[in-house]
Amino acid sequence: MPKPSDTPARSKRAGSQLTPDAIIEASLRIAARGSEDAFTVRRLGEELGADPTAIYRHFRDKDELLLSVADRTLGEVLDSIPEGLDWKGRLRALADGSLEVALKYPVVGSTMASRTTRRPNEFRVVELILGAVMEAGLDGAEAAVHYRMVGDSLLAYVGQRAAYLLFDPDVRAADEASWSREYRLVDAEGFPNITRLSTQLAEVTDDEIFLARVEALITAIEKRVEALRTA
Amino acid sequence: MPKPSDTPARSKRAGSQLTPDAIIEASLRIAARGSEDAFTVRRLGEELGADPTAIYRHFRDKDELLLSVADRTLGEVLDSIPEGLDWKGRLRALADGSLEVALKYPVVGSTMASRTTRRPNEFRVVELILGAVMEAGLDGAEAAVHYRMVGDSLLAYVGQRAAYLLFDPDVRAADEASWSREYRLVDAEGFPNITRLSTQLAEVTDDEIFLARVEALITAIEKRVEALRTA
DNA sequence: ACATTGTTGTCAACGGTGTTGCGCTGGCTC
DNA sequence: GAGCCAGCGCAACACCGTTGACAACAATGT
Repeated sequence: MPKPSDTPARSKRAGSQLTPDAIIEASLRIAARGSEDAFTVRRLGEELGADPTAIYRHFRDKDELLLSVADRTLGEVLDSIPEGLDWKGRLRALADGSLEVALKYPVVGSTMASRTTRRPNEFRVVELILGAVMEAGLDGAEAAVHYRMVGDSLLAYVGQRAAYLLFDPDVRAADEASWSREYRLVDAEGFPNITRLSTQLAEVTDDEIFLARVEALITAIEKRVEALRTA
Repeated sequence: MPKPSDTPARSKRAGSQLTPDAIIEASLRIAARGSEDAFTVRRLGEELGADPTAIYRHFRDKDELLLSVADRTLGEVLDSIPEGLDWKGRLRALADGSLEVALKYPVVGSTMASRTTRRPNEFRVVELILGAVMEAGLDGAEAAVHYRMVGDSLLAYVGQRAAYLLFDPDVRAADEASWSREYRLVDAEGFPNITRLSTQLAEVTDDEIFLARVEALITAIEKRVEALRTA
């Protein structure tokens, strides 16, 4: 919108007002309902008690709204990170917070997995990750590429988990059961490894996997620092 | 424009012209056109010279078709992996091949990022990764969780890259330019790290990042093996 | 040889999506 | 008081995946 028209003292009309903030909060309410309530423009209008198309007076399109909503949730993540942690602790807190928020608002987490919001809170996240990898001992191009590794990976991880939450419950059930069904019935000669580990494969939890992925990022940074130091 | 020329109750062909394979191959042809040509049922019908809904005689719904198409592309990936590599080489080859195929058929790579096909070629991939982590020195639950780490991560990586390719070119351009624009103009005091590394951030390439992510997985496996050996 | 049944493609249509153009209205400025 | 105009409702558009009824054929049973 070309005209933000702030000046809260003057304040625009009272009553049933439709502001960007109100729209974002209604979006979050819908997003929090996960796969039980699709995040559509019409549903959003219903939630706001307004005509669905009124939203287009405040956001160019649904994508821009989604970016704003995503930045809001990024703020939630940042606020959940305590002070005084070392770089590993900050990265772990960022990962945990991101996952938590992405699972809370699945539609946001999944659609933003390969996006860049270029909004205030994203800058703060970038600054946080950069600070962490620099505290770890990287700098210059090394720090830049490792930041991107961490940032993109985290986004992809939580996006993947969030997207999974949006599937129809039956699709999800079929996916989960596959480790106990299809993978137990594979040809033992053609797939000896699967056969041998079928029980363990069915027992792996999402949280274990997430933890392993996050620790892999930290380990990679540590190893790079060490390689540079001994070089 | 979406109207094919002829076909008014004429041109009745010989036998069953439409086979699952033909539909899958037509799907791949459309998918290979990336963001220039949306992968819709109607477009698929056009590509096949048949009524769009004829597809439903061979696949329950679009999702099942997509799973079959995905399994076909997984086959392409597997066939591209040479024999005789050690476990690191096999994982690298799998990663490179997956990325290549996902970028070739973006719509497939992006929609499958958080799915499980439970089809033949997926079993082969699982077997391959499991073999790699076991050759590295892991077993049992350790092997299972590290397989999931590798499998899920690779899927998320290539899915992220593929999804990016599906955006409108202008959205993509805005994203790419952000490192040279918005991130150069941030407040230097509030964001010292971004300010300091803005040049390097703009110069990081996608391939560098992907390489770092893949090597991080390998490093994580190595470190785990070492930790278990010295314990 | 005929009737029956099952398969496969066509067609029209349904309910859903994001989005736009038009008209009205109520609070603002002059 | 007169006008402006942003904010909103309404109807409609284009497109999506999918379904049900029907027609044309192939295969089969008798």
